[in-house]
Amino acid sequence: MPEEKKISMAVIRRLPRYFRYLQDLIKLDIKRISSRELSERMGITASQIRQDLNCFGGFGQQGYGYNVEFLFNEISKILGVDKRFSCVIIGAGNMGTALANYENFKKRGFDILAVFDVNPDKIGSKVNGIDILSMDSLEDFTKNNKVDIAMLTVPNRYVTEVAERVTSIGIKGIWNFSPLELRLENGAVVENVHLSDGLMVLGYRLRSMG
Amino acid sequence: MPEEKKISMAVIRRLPRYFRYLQDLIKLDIKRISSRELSERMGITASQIRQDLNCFGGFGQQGYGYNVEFLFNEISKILGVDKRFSCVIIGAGNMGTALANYENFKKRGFDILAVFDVNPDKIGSKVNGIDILSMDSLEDFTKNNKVDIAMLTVPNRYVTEVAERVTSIGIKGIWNFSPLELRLENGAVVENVHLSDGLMVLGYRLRSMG
DNA sequence: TAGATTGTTAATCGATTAACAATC
DNA sequence: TAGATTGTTAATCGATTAACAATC
Repeated sequence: MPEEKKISMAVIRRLPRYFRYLQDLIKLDIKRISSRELSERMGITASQIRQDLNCFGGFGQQGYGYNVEFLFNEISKILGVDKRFSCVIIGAGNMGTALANYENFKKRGFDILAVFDVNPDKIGSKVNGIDILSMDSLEDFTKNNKVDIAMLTVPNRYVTEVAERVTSIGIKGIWNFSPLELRLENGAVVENVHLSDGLMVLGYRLRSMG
Repeated sequence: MPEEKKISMAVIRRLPRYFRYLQDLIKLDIKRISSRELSERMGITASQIRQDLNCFGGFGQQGYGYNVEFLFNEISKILGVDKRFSCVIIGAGNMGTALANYENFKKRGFDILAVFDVNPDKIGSKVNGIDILSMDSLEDFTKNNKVDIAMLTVPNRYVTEVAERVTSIGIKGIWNFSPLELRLENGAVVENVHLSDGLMVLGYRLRSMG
């Protein structure tokens, strides 16, 4: 097998940004773009753009630049937007409900199959057309449906327990909305959100602005 | 005036993490901690911890380590958690409602004064005890209440317009939940959230895990 | 005092930027 | 062909890690 060059997380985390900007360019009906033009729009250097894109292959053409649609499709492929991921939301509170209602996920390849909760008042009803099921039925559900990602919006004190339960039944990806930092040893991939961290940084920047 | 050493954003963005870990230590009734112990808990190097903390002053003591409560208080001060910020939420949709219901903000110094929306069915009602007011009354409201931060959870197509409106009436901080990247020239500070970026990175990591 | 651990300087590492030959 | 712009190598910059003298 060919030796894959290791791509740094710094590059990976910029990909969704390229994705968004290219999407905008398509909407604006712009067919091609040079690294310099794109750099002006995005506020990063042209050098970085060329360096980043070349981690994955030569997507451009000398003297021409990049074909917007082609580049968009390539980045989509890298990000896996052309693949479908099956997701469940654990916790039908405010955040869980907001996520269930967020239409963008489906467009990006993330299908929400069900929402799970422990509250009998919620179980049996729907959010945005998606069933709210009992936590008791989680194991059965995953037996019949391959689930890739669990979005955790449960109260802090249950996060560790739910994360372990979810990974033990084979779910490999966790999107964690609690301020608790999950570290799992069983090979699962975790992305922590930490909403209020951003808010605190905003607070710091506001105060240091003077 | 004394020359302030410039503190890098990389350091600033780690502060909320220290804040969270120290809060946990206080809950666990741990009185002191060395950089080595903390490094094991947080999964970063002891060297980095000492380097980070020394950007702001000598918070530790040779041979002893750091007093947890003192360190927590110092970091809180740096982050401005001891100061109050007045916030408004623009958009009473699912995300706006979720934010209005999130109790942690108040604990961190962020008070939500009001929620604004254009929907007549929502105007006049409350979320989590907070009034939902008409967007028409935004200017009047800010005349009578000093507002530091606007949390924007409006549909994409309105974001730019609302951001300009909000900054023109003197609000200096914007917490933007739309995928659109705001860049403002009028000296306002923006933190963009870009929820689905994190989800896409999760997708990438899942696929490249094999 | 001896041991521990910080604060801080120096070394290393990785990421960003600059430069330019290749080539469309 | 001449001009433009990439792909890629080399230089720079900044952030992380290592080391150790200072000191509690």
